[in-house]
Amino acid sequence: MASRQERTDPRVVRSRERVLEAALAELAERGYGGFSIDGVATRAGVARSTIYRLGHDRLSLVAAAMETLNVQPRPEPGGHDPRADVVAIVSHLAAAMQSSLMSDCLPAVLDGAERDPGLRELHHRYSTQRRTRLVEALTRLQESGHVVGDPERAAEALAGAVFYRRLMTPVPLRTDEVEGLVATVLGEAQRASQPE
Amino acid sequence: MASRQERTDPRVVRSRERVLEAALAELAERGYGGFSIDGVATRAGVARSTIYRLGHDRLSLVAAAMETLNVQPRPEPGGHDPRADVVAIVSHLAAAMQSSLMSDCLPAVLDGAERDPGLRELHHRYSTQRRTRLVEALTRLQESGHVVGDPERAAEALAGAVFYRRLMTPVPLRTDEVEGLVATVLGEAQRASQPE
Amino acid sequence: MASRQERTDPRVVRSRERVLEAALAELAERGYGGFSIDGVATRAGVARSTIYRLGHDRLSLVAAAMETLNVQPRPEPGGHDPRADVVAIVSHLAAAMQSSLMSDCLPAVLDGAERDPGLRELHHRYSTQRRTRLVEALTRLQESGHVVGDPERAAEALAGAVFYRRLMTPVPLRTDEVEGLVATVLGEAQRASQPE
Amino acid sequence: MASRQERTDPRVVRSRERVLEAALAELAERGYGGFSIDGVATRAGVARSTIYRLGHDRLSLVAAAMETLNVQPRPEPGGHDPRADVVAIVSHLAAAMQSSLMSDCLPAVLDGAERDPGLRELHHRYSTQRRTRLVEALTRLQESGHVVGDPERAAEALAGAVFYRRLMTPVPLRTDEVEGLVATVLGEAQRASQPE
DNA sequence: CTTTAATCGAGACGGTACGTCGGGTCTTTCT
DNA sequence: AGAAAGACCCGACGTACCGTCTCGATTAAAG
Repeated sequence: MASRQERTDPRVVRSRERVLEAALAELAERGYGGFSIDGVATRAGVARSTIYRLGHDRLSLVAAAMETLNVQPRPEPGGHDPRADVVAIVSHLAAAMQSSLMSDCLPAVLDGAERDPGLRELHHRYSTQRRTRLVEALTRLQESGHVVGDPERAAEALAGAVFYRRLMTPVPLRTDEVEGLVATVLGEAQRASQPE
Repeated sequence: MASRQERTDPRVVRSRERVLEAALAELAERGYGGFSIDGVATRAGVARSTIYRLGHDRLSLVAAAMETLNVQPRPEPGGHDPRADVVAIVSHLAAAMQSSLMSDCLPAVLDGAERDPGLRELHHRYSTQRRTRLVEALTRLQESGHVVGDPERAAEALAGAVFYRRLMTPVPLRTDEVEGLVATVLGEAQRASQPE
Repeated sequence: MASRQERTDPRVVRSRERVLEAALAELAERGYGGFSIDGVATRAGVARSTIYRLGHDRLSLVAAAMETLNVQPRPEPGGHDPRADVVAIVSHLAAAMQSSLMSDCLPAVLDGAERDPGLRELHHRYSTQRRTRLVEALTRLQESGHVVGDPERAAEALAGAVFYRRLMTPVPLRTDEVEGLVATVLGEAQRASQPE
Repeated sequence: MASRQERTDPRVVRSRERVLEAALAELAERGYGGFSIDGVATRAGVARSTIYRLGHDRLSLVAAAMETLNVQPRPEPGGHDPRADVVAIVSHLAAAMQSSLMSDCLPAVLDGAERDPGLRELHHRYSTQRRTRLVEALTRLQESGHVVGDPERAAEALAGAVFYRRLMTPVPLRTDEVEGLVATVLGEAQRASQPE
């Protein structure tokens, strides 16, 4: 009999979902410092006490929201053309920076990582996960004979450029600028600007 | 004549200095969201009313602190070797990221720029100023025959890599890693790793 | 039906009581001008916001404290001997002037009544209530054949003497001086001091 | 030679006068608690620092103002008719209560006397001085054969009634009510109400 | 007159209190 | 039992004064 199988009150499930959603929205809109349980409760249409009973406090809510952000979109970059993979990955990142929950939450996450060790650990782990795929593609590219230099440095340069545009300039990197970026960092400039 | 020289009460000068210092420390330690006038006043050893009398409110204080951060270190990169200039600029940035007020305040500044339009404008302006020197060096490098690709993209990649390491990884870029970064982004990898 | 009986949170009741008590103490000790919400909150061991949530501001708190002072002690002076009633009332007032919250608050109340129209109205109303009982007793005394003169004037003289001693001299009227006062004001001096 | 005779800067004299005047007005209008150096300075058209240089602080200014109030109007009540003297003294007091600086300052003085021992001593001394003349007149009246009872009590009742009307009722004792008051307290009621 | 010194106005500064807002915790009541 | 409501404490906000103090500028007195 499957009767004693840890039944959860459907109200709890509903509350949990709405709270997580609201937490993400709050993080995006108010930032780490401005993030408040009260704000989340209001957004979720839920009483503050409900959130506390779910076992959350401020930090755990932020952490939960950050984990929600870390959904890897598709782990299948393994095409036959490593360079196209690199462009695809950078393009994907650039697209995310232009408009997405992740982009909206980015400054908040950076700030949170700066203030709290737990969030920092989380943030660095997820960043490494994301970067790894790019490093792998660059390594494959190098192994296919392309001049890449240090793949780690190249990955940091490519991803860094995308984040730089998001964080330090008014306009994030457009998807159509990705090709030029990759060409520049991979030292293919002569081909791009002097095709003759 | 310069006789009417608008003397300022020395007490005001002293207060202004201490408040600005304290504001920077507060910004670094508490972030944009946690930044409080009370905290600044306590840190500065000054009454809250003094801060308000100086014409500050929360935002203007943050802005003033940010302006303090924007002291250009040395405007004389005009050496004879453009590539050395590039390395010098990136190294300087990398060093700053390893330990400095600017590094400490960076997440707070990014967060502030995200929340407030005024701070955003300031932040982007200063970023542009800093980036411009790098772009110029890269352009000179290109004009001297070096393969650079798009100097704008290259600058974003170089600076971006440094910021990326500061913000997304546990360890900022070390100064001795700069040479490798520059070589990678400038497509000199074959020369560096394959001196053949 | 008494079913919908508007229950009040016991915490609110407790807060209200402590705040009122503290307000009285503050009024007695600091006076109307020195009366501060901060002081009341500290005295009551309550947060300032709690006081504001109870609907109070500075003036309404003072007013509430004054109303607390206006508890009529016992409305049963209707003895068979009007003169004894007069002595009782005056004695009661004299006793209150020697030591009581009302005595301690008196200067503050007078000052408050002078500065604020609302407090003035309150103060005069309560004074009238208290005086009325004395006037009635004097009137009964007059109707019983005693020479009283104008009962209004006599009441003002009797009460006035008690207040005068409290406010203008170092020593309030002692209870054993009341008999002499009443005798003097009621023109019984010859009987009291020259009993034939 | 009268040269070394402690000449005072005329500016100081002028300041001193204006400050004292202003202090009285401030006391009357704002009360003891609301009395502020700043208010006095503004009223006097003088800088705050000027007041402090004159050696004043808050209390000494209030005290100085109170002393100014204590000018005995005329020490010559010694007529041939003691009862007329009594009426004159009480009338004078009643008139003062209706409109005068002293009346305006009364609540402030009472409050000040309650808060500060120095002011209290001053206040009681001046009150005694004023009351003494009334007691003397009543004693003369008693010696002339009139039934007075205890002259001390009678004086307190008469003066008390006047103060009572000023402090506890909306309308001070009118001058034409003085005769009735004196008649009542002196037990002459039968003459007043039953002249037959 | 001119020098010198006291006096003044102006206002910076550290405080304290204001009334408001909002956050996190905890209790009470309802469903 | 779970959820909603909301009372409570805490602390920051920006404002308004207050009493103290330090400044230059003004003005009286002495040479």
